[in-house]
Amino acid sequence: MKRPASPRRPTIREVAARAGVSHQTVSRVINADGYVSDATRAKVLQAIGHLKFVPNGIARSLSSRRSHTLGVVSNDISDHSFAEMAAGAELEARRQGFYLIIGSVEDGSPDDEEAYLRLMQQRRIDGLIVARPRLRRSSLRVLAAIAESIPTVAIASRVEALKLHSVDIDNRGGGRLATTHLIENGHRAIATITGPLDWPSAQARLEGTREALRDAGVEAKLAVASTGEWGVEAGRSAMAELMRSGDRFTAVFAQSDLLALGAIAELQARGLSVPGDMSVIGYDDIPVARYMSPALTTVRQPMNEVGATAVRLLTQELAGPSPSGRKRRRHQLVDVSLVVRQSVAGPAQAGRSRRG
Amino acid sequence: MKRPASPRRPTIREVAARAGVSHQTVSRVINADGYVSDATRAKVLQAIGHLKFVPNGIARSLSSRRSHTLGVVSNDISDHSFAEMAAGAELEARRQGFYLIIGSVEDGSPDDEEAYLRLMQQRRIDGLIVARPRLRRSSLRVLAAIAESIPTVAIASRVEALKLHSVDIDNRGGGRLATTHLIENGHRAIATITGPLDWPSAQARLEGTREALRDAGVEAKLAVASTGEWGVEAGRSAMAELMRSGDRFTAVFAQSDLLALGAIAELQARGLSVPGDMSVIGYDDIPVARYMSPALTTVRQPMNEVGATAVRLLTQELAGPSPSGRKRRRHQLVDVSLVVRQSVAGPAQAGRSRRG
DNA sequence: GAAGAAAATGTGACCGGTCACCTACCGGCC
DNA sequence: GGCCGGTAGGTGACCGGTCACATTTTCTTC
Repeated sequence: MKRPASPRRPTIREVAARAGVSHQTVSRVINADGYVSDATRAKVLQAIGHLKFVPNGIARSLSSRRSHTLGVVSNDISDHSFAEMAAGAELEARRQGFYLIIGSVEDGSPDDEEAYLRLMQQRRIDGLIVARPRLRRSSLRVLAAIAESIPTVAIASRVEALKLHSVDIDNRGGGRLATTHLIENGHRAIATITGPLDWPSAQARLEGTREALRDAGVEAKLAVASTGEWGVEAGRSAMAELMRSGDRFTAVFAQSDLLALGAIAELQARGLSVPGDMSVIGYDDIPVARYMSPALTTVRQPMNEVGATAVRLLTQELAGPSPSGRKRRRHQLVDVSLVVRQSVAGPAQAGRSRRG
Repeated sequence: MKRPASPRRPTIREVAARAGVSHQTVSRVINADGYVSDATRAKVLQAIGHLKFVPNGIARSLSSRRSHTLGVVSNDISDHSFAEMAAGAELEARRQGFYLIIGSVEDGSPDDEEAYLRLMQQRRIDGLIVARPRLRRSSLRVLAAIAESIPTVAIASRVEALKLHSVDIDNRGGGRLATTHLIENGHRAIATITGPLDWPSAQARLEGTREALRDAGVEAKLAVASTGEWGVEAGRSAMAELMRSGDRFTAVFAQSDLLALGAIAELQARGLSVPGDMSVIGYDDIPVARYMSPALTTVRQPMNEVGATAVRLLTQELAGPSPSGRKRRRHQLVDVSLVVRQSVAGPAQAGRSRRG
């Protein structure tokens, strides 16, 4: 732990000495706060320029007890949805003068989750965003400790036990939207491929699907295949399973675009055309969705909006110490929208429906 | 700037008081450094547990003059390559006990570049990674100032002016690899769709392509179409342009998978089959590449390895004060590999080749 | 022209750790 | 017995800012 050899950076006091003022005046200048005459300001600025002074953010944080940093503990940001969320959060954070420390936890090394939380606790972040659909038990007590002292927002995570703010996609609405679109296209026998059901979002989308079918008031059948992952392979094998099951259906709602991609691959491999023989609707609107063949009809969820909202929730609480003293936890749902492309059509002619 | 209302966290001195030792002893315990008897350690640990003490990383950094933070200023991490790079860097950083502050600069708001650099300067990062293929002029002086005092690595960026370390994909080798694969499949008239030529990587891949053709010693023609972006739309219109040009060719090397996707879309829209009528090879190996139809033959570049290498370069320099005093800048190239799938075949029969 | 408010600036403590240095005890060896 | 080295622990300064408060100067106002 030897000191770095590089020449020490100038401090506020050295600037002060050079400008012939007190260190406090320099502080006033760099923070543009308090009374400073134009002449003095000019002198100080000149000294700053000459010494190439850059204020030390660390000292600042220590003294002001504000790190101006928000922590994000998220699922692996190789997943496009989470990457978008992080990007949205970052943009909004910067707009508000905050920095983000992003901890991206891979499925492979779940210990990182707790490690990141502890880390952020040490770094004295001003606020925390948790985007972990499957939060670990063991992390819960650390999270609780953090949430006790700083504002915390949960994204797409099930942490009712802790009284956190939360932001989420309206997954139930999304499930309903997708399903309704299929119904409106005339489908009465529908299959759905869900994501892992221990993800709140998968569960909620499935509920939305059920609701839509019920609300439609039509006699409609639902075949459900659940997966352990959201990826293409899972979609493919789920589709294969549905075909094997003998259930009859004319449209498939896959709860992610990747699942849809896998489903379509499986269908096409069996010589079925989409949407000619089978309609497919996805969820996420990943960038390539519009370039798939057929171009994928899907549900777009503005994940960057989710991230931005979470940041806003935090900064609001940080700015105003919750007016009138009450500290209510807030829940926000972000709306989704339907993106109609080419993968959904009317049901195949009766004669062409296949079985087994 | 009022103090946060939440109860102050306990400090090292309070722990010391409770354990009946000096603050320095507590410091020794939490850093597992120096001599502490087992009995004392136990007392201290108990006090820590009781007070829920968490060391203040900020105070630590200020005092030790080490932030244990590396900064990354990168292109927008919605771009999968950069996201992977960031993920690789992060993993390696954590492994070495460093944290990452990632600044993702969108094309839309290029001012962020400089803003991030300044920010990191303030935060006293221990090392910097710059992954900006198109670095702005105006950022250069800030970057120079930073690089003067802390280790800095450039990724895929052209900053010869500054004497930085660098890590990069072997783009020239990648271009050669892709092109050679086409040649080995019998193609003699090849087209390439490059990315924006002000990206060093696009330039280098093109050079690799030219080299491969030259080295093959065969009479081979190259048609070049350059784009302003790496996306699907650009690929599509570049392909259209190539078709219009009247040049004849039997294979296309697109410098990104998205460009390839667009090219294939355009070909298929014109009723041509890939690889039946035209072979296409991409670059990047994005996740969906293997699920495209046809599954895309492409060049895989281990971007996470690039990120990890950059971090290693930094931490090495931070650990050892460059043995024997000399501070040589280091350049590392990361190898790429060919991923053979279904989008490349032999050249179409002469009779089927089309023109104009 | 006196008094008070506003403007401009200075002083020293403090944030919560680490660093450098000091003291004290113990055992071994000459 | 004296000296040495290893072990265990303490003391106060310091990192580079901000905070609270004191002080001086300038401007209003009556």
